Formats: sequence, structure tokens, C-alpha cells
Amino acid sequence: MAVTLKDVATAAGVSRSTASRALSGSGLISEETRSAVESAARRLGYRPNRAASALRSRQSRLIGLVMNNLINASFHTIADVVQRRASAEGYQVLLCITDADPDKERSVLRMLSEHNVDGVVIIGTGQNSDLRDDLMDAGTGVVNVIRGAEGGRAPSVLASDREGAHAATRHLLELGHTAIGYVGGLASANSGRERFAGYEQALRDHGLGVDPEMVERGPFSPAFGAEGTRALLDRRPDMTALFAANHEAVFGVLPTLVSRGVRLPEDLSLVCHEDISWLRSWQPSVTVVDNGAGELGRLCFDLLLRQMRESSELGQAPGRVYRVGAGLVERNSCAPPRTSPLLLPRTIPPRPEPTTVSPQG
Amino acid sequence: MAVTLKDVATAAGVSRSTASRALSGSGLISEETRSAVESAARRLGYRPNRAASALRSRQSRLIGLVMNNLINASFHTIADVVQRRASAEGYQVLLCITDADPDKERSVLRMLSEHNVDGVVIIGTGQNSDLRDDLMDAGTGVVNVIRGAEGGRAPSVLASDREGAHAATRHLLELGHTAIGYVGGLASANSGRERFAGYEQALRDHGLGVDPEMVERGPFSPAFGAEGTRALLDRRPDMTALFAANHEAVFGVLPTLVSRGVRLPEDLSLVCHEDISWLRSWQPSVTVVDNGAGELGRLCFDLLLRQMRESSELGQAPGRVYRVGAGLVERNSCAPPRTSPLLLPRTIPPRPEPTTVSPQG
DNA sequence: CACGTTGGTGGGATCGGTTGCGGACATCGT
DNA sequence: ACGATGTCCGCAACCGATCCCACCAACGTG
Repeated sequence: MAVTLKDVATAAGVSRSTASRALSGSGLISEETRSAVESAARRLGYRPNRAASALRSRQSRLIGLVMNNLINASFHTIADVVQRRASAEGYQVLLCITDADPDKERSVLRMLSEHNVDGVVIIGTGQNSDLRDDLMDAGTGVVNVIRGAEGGRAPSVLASDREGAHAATRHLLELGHTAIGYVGGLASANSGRERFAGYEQALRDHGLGVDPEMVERGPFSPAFGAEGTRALLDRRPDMTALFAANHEAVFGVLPTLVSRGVRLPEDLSLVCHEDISWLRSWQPSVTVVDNGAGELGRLCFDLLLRQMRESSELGQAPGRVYRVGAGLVERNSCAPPRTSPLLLPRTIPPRPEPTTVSPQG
Repeated sequence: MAVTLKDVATAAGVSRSTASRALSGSGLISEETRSAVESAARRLGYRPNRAASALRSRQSRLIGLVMNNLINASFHTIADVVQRRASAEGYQVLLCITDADPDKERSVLRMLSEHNVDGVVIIGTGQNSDLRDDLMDAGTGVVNVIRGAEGGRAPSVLASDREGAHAATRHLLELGHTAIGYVGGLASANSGRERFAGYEQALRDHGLGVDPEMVERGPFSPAFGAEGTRALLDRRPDMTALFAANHEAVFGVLPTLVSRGVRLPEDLSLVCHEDISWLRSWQPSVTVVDNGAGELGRLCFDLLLRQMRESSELGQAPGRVYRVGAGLVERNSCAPPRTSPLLLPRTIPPRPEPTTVSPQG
């Protein structure tokens, strides 16, 4: 049905092997036969059969991209970057979703190895490092991103959650804040643990300790962000700054602040972890910790590419860990602490009645 | 290196063909040999080579997912749904990004056909329907989603942009609003055109016309959302309701309203097109048009599956168009129009000085 | 002139499942 | 008893590109 390499070869008057060499650019080929083959291929509309190529050469030009979900902003930023880099290098991307379930991760990794992927980028569950090693033994490149897998030989590209949270908190401290609230994720998640540690460390470095009443930790959700913010405002009206440590919570934090009439930065200084686009267009624009999702994507694909090209034996060495630095993006949601107490809820005054209807007009 | 079907067959004491039939479940196989083969496969850790299978059977168990980008909320909702359905049916997803560039779309479709994909879901550029037809001729399933391709034989699954915008506008009209602002995308984009048409139609159905001063159309960006909102508030203080017709703009609209001190729904009623998660957790929660992204994803994958299973000849008939209805999700951002004029900017009153520092204590 | 060397090409095996065909054997109907 | 039908399995070809190896021509070189 489809036009095969054999057809191209016949049309160009050469053998299949020569045609193959001419098109793949490998091996010794005279300039004239190369162009003859190429023009024949073009003329016939030849499309190589990747399955056949993969079968024989054991190179599928496919890479697997395994992630917990596509909703998280950092995740789909990474997906976007990896996809682009991959296709620029002639690779296609197999997208897999695990919902952070180690069992799904196992079956996905199995599936990928059946498809003979040349490499895998994983935002993982932290488990199944045995399967990663199996893949590497089979010559497949493997790179963990965002979350490493303990004990495996695959390298990991991680964000600097602790450092980022530290920078955010330090920024607030340097502005003069000492009553700094924290709304963030539970310690059960890696990022939740690290970011809280950064917050804690910054306070300690400044000679302060963590006040448990200033901390709200819970599920990664807007609902919890709202709830935690309300709780903090109610419990500690002396709070002058707030660090929102995960972007799901931010969706709840910000509306709550608005509805309580809290003004940024006059009443409260706010720093959010993760640079989501609309925090830039917020009024005032919100100071954030940029965890470098784009750079994470670029770096992990580069590492993968290196593995795939060199197919170097990494021996039994444990996977190297790379850190992508986090940066504080200063915008307009932070200021020195207010000097007077915050009276809440502050409500917007009632609309003035139009003069024409005023009873005392 | 890897364990092949031949190894499994030898271990089970049968021929490769029998082993193949036993594992694939096709053909007549006695129960005992089947279980013998299966246990041998499990024992040896057999993993079928998809490339070999694809080569011979011409079924890759791969589908292509072609999209403009991954950032747009509807897009990655669709990506998420399609990926899940596909993997549940034993298909893997090749993710491709075109940036809405017809040339990139062409090369992506070529690439996919080289990979022998069994089907393709495309959020397309509206062009290259010739390539879609080529794919269908080769037995590949093709479904357009969100945006159809004119003149091709591939079916299209489209959102009801016009109907959704119509419902949103009608909702506001029925609440008694007549001064309804519109902030949305340019007519150069399909959705921008359709949604504006729905707005226009609803006004006409109500005996009203479009007041050009009530309309701001521009690029799909938060910046334009903010700018357009400011312009409307300044130009038409009599505006009592606002329809934000695309979700990129919403990121600018909402903060602008907040910073101007506009209260929802007392001062202004707001409806947004597209149900983004944080609009639900906003305070007050925002009434939205749900364009049914999840349902779009489900339907288009079902259609694709049907094409792939039946591999039916659709003849030369132009592709059928399916519409997924849009729904109005009523929440708390809408109310009957205020009766008095809106005085803006309304600023939050200055913080009261603490009594202890009051000079006139 | 005999003999390497280099550049270029063709033959044919090969990757690992799938599948059409036919053989072996059992069961059934008349 | 014998053909007919049906079940189960093996042989070998096959998908299409790649790649090892052999081969040939031309070109030095001693």
C-alpha cells in the first residue's frame, strides 16, 4: 500500500541498503546517489516506517513523559518545554499520567519499555526505582524531575523548594516583618516539607522561632487556602505578612484576603510560591518565588539527551542530583509592616444613596 | 537480550504462533496451553515488543494528540481526558504541540503517520484537511475538536461558544440588566467571533442592540482583560453587568474590579466564559459558562475509538459535526442591577489610627 | 605488476511478533 | 464405517528498515 524504501530504491536505481544509507545520512555515499535517492523519495512521497526502523535499530525516537497530572502549573510548564525540545531533536513524546499512584507508575513504566522508548522523564511518586534501573540497564535514558526516586541510579533534577521558601521568608523579615503567617501543604508531600523547612530556617536565622499559631498546613486545594487564611486572620490579627506556600492554596488565599478587605501591601505583605501567570497581572502584582519550572524542563531534557547519545554506562553510582535555583521575583505585594493593628473585617462602605432619592434631599 | 516470544514459547513447550495467539487472545486455544503460556510469560518477565507487533499487524496502539498549546485550560482538560480514556483502552498518547501554526501542524501530522498512529485527535488550525483525509485513507481515525477543519471528511466535535455566550447574556438580561459590558477576544479567532455573536444575538432577542461603547475586544491576555475593564468602567459608569468572554482576559478583569472597589454582585454582575477552577473558590464564587471541555474530550475519544474499531469507510461524505452543549453554572456573582449610579473609584477607607497614638486622645 | 587502501555499493540475514494455510486429531451425524 | 465438521496447533512467510559482510573499482606505492 504505502510506498516503502524498496520502491524508492528501485526508482533511484540503487539497492535498499544504499537507499537507507542515503536517507539516514550514515555511511559512505556519493553525492550523486544521495541526491538521486532523495529526489526519488520526495517524488514518491516516501514516509519511513518508524516501527520497522525501531524494530531493527532498537531506536524508537520516542521518549516517555510521566507525570502525576496535567493541571499543576509547574507540571504542564515542564511538559510543554520537554515536548518542544524533544520534537526539535526529532523525538516524539508519549504522555503518561499516573495520578501519583505508584501502581499506575509501575504499569506505565512497563508500557513504556514495551514501546522501546529511548528515554523517560518522570515526575514521579518517589518509588519504583527498581524499574527505573531496569530501564537504564536496557539502555534507556531516565531522568527524574521535581521529585527524585530514592536509591536509584537515575539522575534527578529538583527544584529548590527549601531555598525558595527561605528567600521568601527572609525577604519579609528584611522588610521588618516578624509576624509572618504560613499557609501551605502537609508534610506528607515533599514540597510541603521542604518549603516549611525553608520558612522555619529563615525564622531561625533571624533569631525567631516558628509560632504554631501562625501556621496553617493542609491539603493542596483552594478550599484549604481560603480556610487557612480565614483562620490566621481570625486568630492572629497581629499578622503583618503571609507566605502562601503552594499555588493551589493561593487560589483560595487571595480571594479571601480580598473579601476581608485586606489591602496589599498596606495591611499585609504577601509572597506566593510558584509564579503563576495571573499573579503577575494581579493588582497589585504579587511577589512570588519562581521555582524555575521552565529551566527544570530544559535541564532534564538536556540530561536525557546526553544519556541517550552517549548511552554511557553510569555503573552502579547513585543518580546525581541537580538543583535548579529558585528566585524571588519582587513585585508590589510587599512593604514594611504596618504600625497599627488591623481591624477586620473591614467592609466596604455602603453605596451612597443617590441624592435624588435621599429623604433629606 | 530481552526475553522474546520465542523464549516464552520454548519455555511453555509450544510454537511461537501458539504463544502469540495465547497471549493476544485471538484464535482457538485450549485453556491449558493458554495458562501454560501465560505463566511462562509471567515467569520470564516477558514484554512484547510493540515495534514488531506494529510492523506486522499495522496496529501501533498509539494515538496522536495534536494541540496548539498546553496552557489553555480547556486544552489541557481535553488532553487529560483523552489521555486517560486512551490508556484505559490500551492506547498510548503521542503529544504534539503546533502553536497554531499550520506548517508545524503539517509536519506533525506527517510525523504521526510515520509512527503509524491508529488515530489522531486534533485541536487544529483549521487547515490541512488534505492531510487529515490522507490519514483516513490510510485507515487512521481522525477527529477534530474545538476547531473543525473546513472541507475534510474527519468529524468535528465543537463547543457551543455562541450558545454559551447567549445563555450568559440572557441570564444577565433576565435579571434585569440592560447595560451589559463585553470584554473578549478578537474576531480573528473562532471563539472570539462566536461568543460575540451569542452576546449580540441575546441582546437582539431582547429587543436591544449592541452598544459599541459597551464592547472591548482585543488580544487573548490578562493585560487586555485589565485594560478593557478599566476602559469600560471609565467610559460607562452606568454599566451594571459584565460578560468576560475568554478566560485569559478574566485573569485581568477580576483583579481590576477588585482594585477599583467594585463589589460583586452588588455593584456589578459578572459572568465568565469557561469554568476555571479558581472561579469556583473566588469570593463570591463566579457564575460561569461551562463549555464542557471534559465532555468534549470524552466524546471525541469515543468517536475516534469507533472509527478505529470499525475502520469503516466513511466514503467521501464531509465530516459530521457534533456539538457539545454549553451550560450556565449559576453561582454568586450575579444579582439584579443596582438602582443607583456607581461612584468609582471607591477606595477602602484609611486605617483608623490606634487610639493610643491619637494626638487628640 | 602485484598488492594494499579507500570509497562506494549490493546481498541477505535479521529484528520479533503475526497470520494464512494446512495438518493432526477428536467428535458427530447418518 | 466414513465423510463432515470442528478444535487446536505448527510451519513458514511476512511486515520494512537496518547493518554486517563481501565485493568491486580506482588509485596509489614499492
